[in-house]
Amino acid sequence: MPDARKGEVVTRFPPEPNGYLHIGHAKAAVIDYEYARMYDGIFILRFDDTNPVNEKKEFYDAQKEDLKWLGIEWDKEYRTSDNLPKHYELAKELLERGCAYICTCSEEEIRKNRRLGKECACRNRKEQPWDEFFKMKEGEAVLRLKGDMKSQNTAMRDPILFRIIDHPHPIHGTRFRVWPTYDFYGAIEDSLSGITHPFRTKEYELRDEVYFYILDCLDLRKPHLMEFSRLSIKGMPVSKRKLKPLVEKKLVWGWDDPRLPTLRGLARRGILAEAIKEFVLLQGISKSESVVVFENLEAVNRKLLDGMAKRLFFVPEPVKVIVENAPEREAVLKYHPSINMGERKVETKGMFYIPASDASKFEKGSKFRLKDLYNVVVLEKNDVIKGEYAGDELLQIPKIQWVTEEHYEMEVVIPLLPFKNGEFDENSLKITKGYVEKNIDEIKHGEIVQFERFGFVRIEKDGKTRGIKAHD
RNA sequence: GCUCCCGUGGUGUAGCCCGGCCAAUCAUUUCGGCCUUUCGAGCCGAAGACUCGGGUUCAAAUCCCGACGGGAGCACCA
Repeated sequence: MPDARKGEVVTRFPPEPNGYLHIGHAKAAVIDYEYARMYDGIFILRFDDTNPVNEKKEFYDAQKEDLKWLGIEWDKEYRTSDNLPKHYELAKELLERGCAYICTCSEEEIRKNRRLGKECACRNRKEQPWDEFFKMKEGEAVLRLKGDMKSQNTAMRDPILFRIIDHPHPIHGTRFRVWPTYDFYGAIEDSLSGITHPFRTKEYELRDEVYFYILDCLDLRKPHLMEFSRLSIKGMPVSKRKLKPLVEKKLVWGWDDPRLPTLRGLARRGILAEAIKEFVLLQGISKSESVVVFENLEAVNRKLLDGMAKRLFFVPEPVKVIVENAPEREAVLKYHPSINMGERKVETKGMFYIPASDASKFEKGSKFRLKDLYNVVVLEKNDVIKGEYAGDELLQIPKIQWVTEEHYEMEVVIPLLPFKNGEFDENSLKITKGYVEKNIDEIKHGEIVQFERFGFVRIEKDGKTRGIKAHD
């Protein structure tokens, strides 16, 4: 990172408390956090809550929870809204220095003049009384930066710095009604709070000029702004515009639906915080826009999960198998093939269930092995498979998972990509019914296990037991 | 439309600022093999890329120009 010295780096993550955090936020937060750590610096959490219409009280805490879940810790935390008096002070100074003006043009006029590159009369008015601004009604006036109405960069055509919003703020109530815009507070806060390396996503690039111009006008320190591209996952948009309707129309379970890229959704699905971090860091801070496929996240997650998930037998779409001459045995099954996580015991007689997908491949004479038990040869195959015990010797035959009559019925939901060709896919949540061994009782709510040859599944136990498949 | 940004294998990325050590890094993916009482993990191997066209140079993925492609901005939202 340019101009970065150990111990002198300060970064920040500035979410607006208007919703739950998603993987896009995670990218920003992780990058901010990791860079601060890398340089033994300071990482600040700043709530950019300057639009009272958007902010909701619950999200301040919700976002903090999401960050904690991610394993991110911050050294300082504050709200931009708390600094409004300072912002007013600086705005007044801007006015006095002739760098800003109060504009009473209508929204449409402002837009039109911007397009035309034309200055309005307000801009050159002699008196620019800051106090008068506070007496105006919402929509009547705004504070604008005296930029350059002819600039190639339209962001520089006198951007709005403050506007009046008569709406109670979740923290401050009706204490303020004049609120700064992103252009203003973004620059001011970064500078004042000592941020050395603020990161932001590429769509703000055109606003860099405004950012530095404002700081110049006020003789404030200029941080080293950096941009990176937004993270987008194919078939999994993060924008509130696309997600909110799904939640509102109840097309998904809620903001924590396992199909969604919200941190809560991903967590519920069984994606580990550590996987998200690694995945995000893998993308780096390049400016080239990329569409990542979800499989990349899965791959990272799978490797982490492999070393910590207990193995269990789950039989989707069970088919009954009756084994003749079956020895009655107690099978001892390890919870993990290579790490000692204990074992469980299963009493077996002559009746089993195996997955239909395996059963369909067998015909009379086929041999298979009930994994960790013994071999079976197929004698007859109808709706039920009749077979016979065929020895204990380990052979090169399919080893398949099984349950006995002692089992639970269980549903596993399989989340797919929520969007297909830009449209919500109604069939994005599949449900597989099957039988699971009773040892599922040993698994805690929220634990992630591997159902062998089925996939990694997060177990939920609220009322009934159900599984949510993370991925294969 | 105008302005800005971006363009390395199927996907993501390193390298580009400071041209040569790049017959291009790492991961994922796919395919083989090994290992394994899971179609998981691990190990080994293979496949696969500098958008195109000019220019500068002894030498270009790297610098310059142009084209094409993608994205963003043109909000009193961030």
